[in-house]
Amino acid sequence: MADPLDTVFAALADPTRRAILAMLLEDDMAVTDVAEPFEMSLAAISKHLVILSRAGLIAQEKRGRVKWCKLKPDAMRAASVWMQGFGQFEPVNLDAFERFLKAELSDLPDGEAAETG
Amino acid sequence: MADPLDTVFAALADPTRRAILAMLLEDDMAVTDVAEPFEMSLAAISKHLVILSRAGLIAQEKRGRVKWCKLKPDAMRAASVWMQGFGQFEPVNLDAFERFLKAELSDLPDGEAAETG
DNA sequence: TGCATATTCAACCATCTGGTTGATGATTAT
DNA sequence: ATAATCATCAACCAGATGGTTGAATATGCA
Repeated sequence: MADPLDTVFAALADPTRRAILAMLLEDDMAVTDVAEPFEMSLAAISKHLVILSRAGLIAQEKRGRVKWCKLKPDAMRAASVWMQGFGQFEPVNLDAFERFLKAELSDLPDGEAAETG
Repeated sequence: MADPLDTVFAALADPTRRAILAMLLEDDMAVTDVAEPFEMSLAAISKHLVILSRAGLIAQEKRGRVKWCKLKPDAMRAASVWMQGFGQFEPVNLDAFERFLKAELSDLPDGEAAETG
C-alpha cells in the first residue's frame, strides 16, 4: 500500500468510516462520541479512526485524556482529482451532493442525523 | 456491501485496477491485452475485471471469443459527488490531473505508458 | 490515595482479498 | 477434425480486514 490513493480509497470503501467522516463534517468529536451512534465496540471504532488517520482523512489530537478527531478534507483532493479525469463531472452539483449526503447520514445506526433534514 | 459507494471505492483502492482504468481511458481493450503489461496471471486480471464490472466502472461485451472491456466513467459520479462535499476542490484542475494521471501511468509494470509523456 | 473515564493494546476469530495453478468451455483457424 | 486461442472456473493459499473481548495505560477527580 505505497500509493496514497490506495489508502484513501480503501478508507472510503467502508460505510462505517464514511459515516464517521460525515459526522466530523458537522463538528470535531471525541472518540467516545464518534462511537456512540454505532452498534459496535469502542475498540472497533478506534481502529477505524486509525485507518482514517493513516489515510490522512482525519487528524487526532489528544488533549487531556480525550482524543479529538477532526476532518482533514484535503486528503481527498488527490483522489478527487484522479477521478475527475474519467469524466467531466459537473463542477460540484450541490443538489446531488445533498441528496447523497442525506442518504449517507440516514444510514447511521440510530438515525440521529435524520433530524437535520 | 449494499451501498454502491462501497463497491466503487473498494474497486478503486487497488493499484492494478486503477492502472487498468487508466489504460481503458485510451481505448477499449480485450482481456488478454489488458493483462499483457502486468506481471500476473490472466486469471488474476480476469478477477480484477469482474470487480470493476460489478462496481459498474467498466462494461464487458463478448464478441466472438474476445471479451472487450470499455470504461463506464459515469459510475464514478456518485463517489465523486460524495467526495465533493468534503471540500471545495477547484472544479477540475486539469494541470493537477495530468500530473496525477502521468504518475499513475508510469506505475505500470513495464512502463509502456511513459512513452506518451 | 483511590476510583472513574477515555482510549488503546493484545489476542483471537471468521471472512474477504488477491494471487496461484490446472482444468474447462467456447470460438477461430488450419 | 484437430489444434490453437480467449477467457473463466475451481480449488487452494497467505495475508489483510473488521469485528470481538479482556487487560492495560493514561488522565482527571474526590
